[in-house]
Amino acid sequence: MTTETSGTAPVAPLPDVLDALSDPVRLEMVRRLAAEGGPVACSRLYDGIGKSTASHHFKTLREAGIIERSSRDGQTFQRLRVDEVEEALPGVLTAIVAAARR
Amino acid sequence: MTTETSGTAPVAPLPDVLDALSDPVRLEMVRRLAAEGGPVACSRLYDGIGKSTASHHFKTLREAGIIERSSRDGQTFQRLRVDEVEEALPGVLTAIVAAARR
DNA sequence: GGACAAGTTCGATGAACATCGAACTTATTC
DNA sequence: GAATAAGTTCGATGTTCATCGAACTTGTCC
Repeated sequence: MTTETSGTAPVAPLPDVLDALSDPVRLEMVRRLAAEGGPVACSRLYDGIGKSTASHHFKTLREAGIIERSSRDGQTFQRLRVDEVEEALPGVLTAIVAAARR
Repeated sequence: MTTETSGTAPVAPLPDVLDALSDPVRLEMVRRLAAEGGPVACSRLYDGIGKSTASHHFKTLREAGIIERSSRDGQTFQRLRVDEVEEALPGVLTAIVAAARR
């Protein structure tokens, strides 16, 4: 078995979700994840910041229940938890991602 | 003429709007404004914080282009700029307010 | 095993911000 | 005009947080 998914956190309350998405770096990460539609390698989700900073932002998004981490063949992937967030906060993620596209 | 409306600011970029809405105090203000559907007196939009703090939050929301201030008969009112925000960021405010209702 | 690559964790640092109280402004009321 | 009420502005304070570099972990490749 080469795929491992970490334990998932519940989707956080609305203010925490909005706070997680209000940072431009994290919003861009989420935008790219939504555009891809599936798990994406970490390094393809950011530019212009250090690895440690990116890792911090992943953690913030994960603790808000917005993304999920998985490992495969030694690489780390992030996946947008579209269904879970939509169920907890209907329309919110969809509208924000759509607005972020332009 | 007893009604005076201040100059309006354009709706801010998405990250700034989300940041403005990510604070629980401000989110509650916006939720109450949306529930009323029209201008509401300042003092009816918050509880448990001082006047100066509330004024600070109004300023933040105003600078994000989310609300608008008006005066009438010596009282100050705040109004949610639903149409303007919807045009700039379709669906965002609507979904957030709906999610905040529960 | 040694070298390398990819992420995470840890401290430190500097900036942003939520909150308060006090002073000021403006309008109403007696 | 004095007093009151409603908001705003101004400093000050303490906390949170985005960022970095360095050290550590894990897995791959020669």
